[in-house]
Amino acid sequence: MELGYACINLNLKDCTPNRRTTVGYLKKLSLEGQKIKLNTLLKENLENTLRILKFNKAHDIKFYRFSSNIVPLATHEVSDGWSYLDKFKEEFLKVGNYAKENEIRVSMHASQYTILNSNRKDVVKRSIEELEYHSRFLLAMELDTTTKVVLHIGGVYGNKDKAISRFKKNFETLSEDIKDRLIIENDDKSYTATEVLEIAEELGIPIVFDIHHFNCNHSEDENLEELLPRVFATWKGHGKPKFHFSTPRSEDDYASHADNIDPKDFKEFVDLLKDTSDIDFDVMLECKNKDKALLKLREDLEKSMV
DNA sequence: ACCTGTCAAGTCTGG
DNA sequence: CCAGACTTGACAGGT
Repeated sequence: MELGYACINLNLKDCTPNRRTTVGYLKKLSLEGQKIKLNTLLKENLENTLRILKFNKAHDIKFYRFSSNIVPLATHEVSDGWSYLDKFKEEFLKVGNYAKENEIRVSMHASQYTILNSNRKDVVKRSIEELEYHSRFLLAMELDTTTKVVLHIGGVYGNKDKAISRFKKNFETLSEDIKDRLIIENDDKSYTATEVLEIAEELGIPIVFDIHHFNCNHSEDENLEELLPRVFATWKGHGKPKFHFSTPRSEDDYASHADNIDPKDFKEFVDLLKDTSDIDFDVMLECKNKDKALLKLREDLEKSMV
């Protein structure tokens, strides 16, 4: 079992892979100035991403989520005509190769604004464009389709059945590459694990099971003993199964992520996964302290073994 | 060096 | 119909 963290590294100084700019600022610049600004940010984000991978290698961290903001304003109209994939071909490849050579499994997560099942055509169109950006990004790194992209199902719009149908229908319009990469996650408010599982099974794609979201949002008749074997089954042929784990911030603010991971709850969940299946898996930790929380959890677990 | 208002994006709730 | 919450780090400009 391997632990992973998302995007930001707190141990490394001046190493954000998320440098960005605003449309308002860009529009004050000449066309040439805009290009320079975007190129500078992308170059730095790729360099910092590589630094983070090197940190991961040095600390034996084998699982990491790339930021979706490495390419600033990637699908915004201000970036139309900016051929960054050609310009930074080598840099993209360098990052992808480093991950592969050092057996660091990477993934991505489309943002909360990527909503494939929206009842608005323009939102669906932009969401498809955003997903295809993730695909082009990973293809530029020459990472195969076991490098996954996480997506939530989206909104409900007062009719969940229709919203789910729209999700499935719009999924079919995606390119083969992103279809092979997409994994769908149960969320904390709208779509339960059972609902996401049904979609995943029908589309033949994996579900990334989030235990914290399950605790926030589940129906009475759902139980882990029945769900987890089905979760593992969706991963057949898709690489190592991936799970999300986070500790609630507090009783009053249950849905938010805490700074660190509670080792006792974590161990309990992992033991349950190990009881469910012999298949090895990855766990993405979602918490404020990122890599620091991962290293702390590892220490806590080792201590408890003694 | 530090502080503050602002930022591409969607959905949902409550007034 | 509209404002604010959600969640939230980082930028740009000002002090």
